[in-house]
Amino acid sequence: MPAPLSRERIVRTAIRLADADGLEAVSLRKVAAALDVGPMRLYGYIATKDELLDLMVDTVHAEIRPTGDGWREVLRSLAEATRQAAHRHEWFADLIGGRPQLGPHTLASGEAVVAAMGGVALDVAVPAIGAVNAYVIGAVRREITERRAERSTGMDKAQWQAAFGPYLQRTFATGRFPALATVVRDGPHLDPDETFRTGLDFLLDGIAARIST
Amino acid sequence: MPAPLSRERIVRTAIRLADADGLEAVSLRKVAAALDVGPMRLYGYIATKDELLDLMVDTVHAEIRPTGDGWREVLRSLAEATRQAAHRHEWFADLIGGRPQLGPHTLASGEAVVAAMGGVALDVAVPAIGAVNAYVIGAVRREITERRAERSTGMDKAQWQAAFGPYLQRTFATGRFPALATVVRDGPHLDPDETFRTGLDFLLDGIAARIST
DNA sequence: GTATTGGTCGATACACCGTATCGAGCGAGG
DNA sequence: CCTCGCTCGATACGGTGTATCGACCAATAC
Repeated sequence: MPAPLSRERIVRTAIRLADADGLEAVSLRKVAAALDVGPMRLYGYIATKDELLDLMVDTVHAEIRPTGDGWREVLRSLAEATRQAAHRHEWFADLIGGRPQLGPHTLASGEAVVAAMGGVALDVAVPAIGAVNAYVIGAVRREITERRAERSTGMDKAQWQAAFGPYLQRTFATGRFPALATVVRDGPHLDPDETFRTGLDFLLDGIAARIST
Repeated sequence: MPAPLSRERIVRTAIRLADADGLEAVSLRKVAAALDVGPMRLYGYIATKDELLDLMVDTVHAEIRPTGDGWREVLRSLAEATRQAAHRHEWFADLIGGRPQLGPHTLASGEAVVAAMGGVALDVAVPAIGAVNAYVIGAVRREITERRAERSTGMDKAQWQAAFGPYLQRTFATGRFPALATVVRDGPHLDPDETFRTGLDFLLDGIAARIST
């Protein structure tokens, strides 16, 4: 018995499994096995698997804190920190936004953001924070989804095009999507960093207009 | 035998089940049972359950089409239509952004948006569409999540506060979240429609600034 | 010191899931 | 009419989350 069981140890183990092999590798049986314990032991510390997932999400929120001065830098750093957390824990992208989050670390993160917003009036600050959070949730989800798709069809972009190329080529060849075809051919090819930052800048610019007025 | 089995009939049935009882009510066994068929029959039409979910998502995308003139109205209507679709199919919020979407209806929706963006240069139009999509994904997820939370703890807001009030009151009473407490007390209380529209306007304003310049 | 009781803990069991397998049943060819 | 071959779906497998309840052990009563 290396250490007494605890909520925290259970959650840490579950996160380790999820980091290594994805969310579907997190089952109560596997977590229990990794802790050298019978599955039902866990129910002394957590009520349900959903609660474990909530705890995992809240734990990751401990890694997310805004930094910098001024509302704009605060919101940008919040967004960037969330994105980085999702890079460290890809399963985070699957869970984020999917359940109400009232855990201590999540609340602490919200507290830090609100506090750091400085003198911005609440009627603008609250919707602004909400909008940034919404954007980040969607952007991170899409980015992680794309990353996984690329990884699953071989490792690099060449193989990806080889795998989906035929299908896309065929559907584009039908001529039903001329505008999309143009985008693929002539459109900008931004890397994920740029894509994320560009969208975030749109949003922050729009918020800035509402604040300075 | 009322009608021959088909991909479309299977997907429609799955959507009906999901609309009625949520995503967890969609199992291959239940879909098959609703069609008066053995579970394995479905594998003649779909390869895997994930493919069925992808088909469900693509089918909903058929309900999402941009309308109106000018890039701003196009993007706003796209966002609003997506939100409405998620209201009709709450499970859509669980799936959106979670898998690569290359189905015909999804592509058609993308085609319509790109085509309707009019003269906007691709270097702005593409990131703008991406940003709006990201925002919508996150905003819709959060909205549906909240709606479910309220519904699960009794039907109305009073009961919700009664259920979570004690916990929140207690954690706010610790004084660890003074800024959040202020928000709850003095902050704006927007309804979901306003919240969605406000965030979307931030984003569209930011895009407008980049376009007109 | 021993008998009894109370409570805790975890092995077992249940209902359900996605899907691989393979034997039964049937249509076609000789 | 028989036989072959193929298709299709019942059965089965390995997994899931979690309810149940019997075994075990510590503490109490005599």
